[in-house]
Amino acid sequence: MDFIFVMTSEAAKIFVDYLAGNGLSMTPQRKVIVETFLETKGHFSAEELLALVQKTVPEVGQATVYRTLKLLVDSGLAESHDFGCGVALYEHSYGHEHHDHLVCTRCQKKVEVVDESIEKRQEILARKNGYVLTNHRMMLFGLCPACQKLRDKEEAES
Amino acid sequence: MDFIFVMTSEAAKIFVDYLAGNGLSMTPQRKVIVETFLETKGHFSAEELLALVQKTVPEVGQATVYRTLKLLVDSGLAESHDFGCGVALYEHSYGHEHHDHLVCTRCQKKVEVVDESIEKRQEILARKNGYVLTNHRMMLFGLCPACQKLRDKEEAES
DNA sequence: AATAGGATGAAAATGGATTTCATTTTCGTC
DNA sequence: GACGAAAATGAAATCCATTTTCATCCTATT
Ligand SMILES: [Zn+2]
Ligand SMILES: [Zn+2]
Ligand SMILES: [Zn+2]
Ligand SMILES: [Zn+2]
Repeated sequence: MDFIFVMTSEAAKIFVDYLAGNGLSMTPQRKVIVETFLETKGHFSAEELLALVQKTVPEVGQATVYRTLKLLVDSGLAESHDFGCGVALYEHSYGHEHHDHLVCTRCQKKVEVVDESIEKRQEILARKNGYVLTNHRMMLFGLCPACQKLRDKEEAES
Repeated sequence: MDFIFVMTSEAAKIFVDYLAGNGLSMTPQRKVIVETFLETKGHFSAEELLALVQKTVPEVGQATVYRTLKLLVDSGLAESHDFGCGVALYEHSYGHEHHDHLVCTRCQKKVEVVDESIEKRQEILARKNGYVLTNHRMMLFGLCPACQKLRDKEEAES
């Protein structure tokens, strides 16, 4: 493998700095994984990322993707979520404000949501119990508009 | 095994009704598992429940505990939570109002919390996006008072 | 180019949870 | 009370996402 290590985006720089700051080195595998990651949108699993990476460099191993995904999370570029579907899903966190998720229980469609007053109340709840809040997870589950229609149609038919 | 099927608590009745309503039968195993479950407090894993059950009836198998725990969840008596510790933890949900959790990231101490205004806002968030909210999960992570002290002490020492 | 510590991929291991399957139980029917 | 279909059980096997192992390869520094 013969790569030129040029990664110019802000996010890429953060990753490079993270590696340098932790005595880790940039490698062809890490480069292609991070580049591929940076091109993704939305929420995806490690397996999905692996498949994308292998379109470019088929010999990258899954263990390396898992390992690099961990580095991405630690460097603050990625965030991992458990939506209850059995696999961890990742998403960008650099340049993405904090948000929570509204998930359709039927088609898995996800909407990113934030409510400042909820965030404030969470702080208050924690403080009231003497805890120092470090982070939180909030996931709202329901039926998306499309799936509501589908369900209504199904009910009408039966 | 020779059991007398007397389960008098409200919760036990709900379970019995759930079984009847679904063409399932009460069995000695289900009985001891449910009784043991009803005696627990707080949050516990399937393995922990299995251990408790086996103190009374050693020959109960783990698969049966997993299976019965699922029935307990379906019947509305139990709730399962993923606190990120690698195993599902269960808790009573009959006679327990809905609540969310504030969890210490160091000692796992859990406080049950509710904030009506957060619950209302969640509804609004969902509706604003056209979703029909069915349920939600909210978990606040932080350091409990005791662990804050411990951490301060450690920092002073180093 | 020598070297030491990292990094990698294939394969094996892990571990919670689920499934399989041969054997029992349950429960309505005779 | 015995019968038989359907359900339930336990032990063991299996699943499956993720992690670990380990022999080999690469990177950065001299
Ligand atoms: Zn939030
Ligand atoms: Zn949907
Ligand atoms: Zn709530
Ligand atoms: Zn604590």
